[in-house]
Amino acid sequence: MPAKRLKPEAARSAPVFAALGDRTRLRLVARLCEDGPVSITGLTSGAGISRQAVTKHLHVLARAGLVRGLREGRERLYEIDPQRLDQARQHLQAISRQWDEALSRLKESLEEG
Amino acid sequence: MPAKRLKPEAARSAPVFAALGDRTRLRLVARLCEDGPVSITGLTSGAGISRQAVTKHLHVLARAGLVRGLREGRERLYEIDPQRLDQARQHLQAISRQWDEALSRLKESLEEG
DNA sequence: CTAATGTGCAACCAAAATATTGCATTTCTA
DNA sequence: TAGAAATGCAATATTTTGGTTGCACATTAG
Repeated sequence: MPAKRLKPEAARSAPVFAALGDRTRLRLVARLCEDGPVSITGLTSGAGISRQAVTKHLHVLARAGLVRGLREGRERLYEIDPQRLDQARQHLQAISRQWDEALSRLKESLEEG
Repeated sequence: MPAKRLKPEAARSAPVFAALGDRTRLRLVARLCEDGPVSITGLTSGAGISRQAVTKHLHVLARAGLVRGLREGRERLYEIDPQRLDQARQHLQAISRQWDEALSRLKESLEEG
């Protein structure tokens, strides 16, 4: 039973990992996970960068499918969209599993040889 | 029971996600998972980019702690170092869990209110 | 020994990412 | 209604990233 190819999957997951590959964005995600929907201004406080920079990071996260922004009066509230996050997690899990299988095969062949 | 802060963890995981956030590097990781230790030239074949570009990608992965390279004669063999991969997976899992908890709390407060 | 093979290092380049500032627009509040 | 608050859009500057090429060096094969 040959290992399943995961190259097409990889191509889809790369943008998600890229979106998570920035400490500011990772903190934004963490904050949204903890506090639920937060406005841009709210997310800016304590971020150490300008509101515009935060907005751009939120756009990156949104394009990766990790968050979504909803207009509420004069402010825009951002919240987590957990689906892609879960996909990425599953992808990492698949890689880990594949690595474990490869290791097992190596072990077997060593025992046989 | 307050949710654990995951901001320091986030800072450590960001470089790992950044390293995984490129389709070429993700394919390299996949290949190393499948085929075990492979030389730079071996990894270059079929990558569609120059050997030097592949080398740079491998350096990025190595600095993130995801792979390591061992000199073997005149070639350098790269292999997966699964620890960081697993850490990253656990971090994603923690984020997911935290999000689930936040959702539960929201649900409760809605039922109470 | 000579030539081919596999790397490493450095310079260089174009494109993308990160962040800033300034200004316009919409919405709430006193 | 006037002003404050929250956001959106655009231009710009700086740094990082992904890629190339050329050359030097080490190692293996004939």
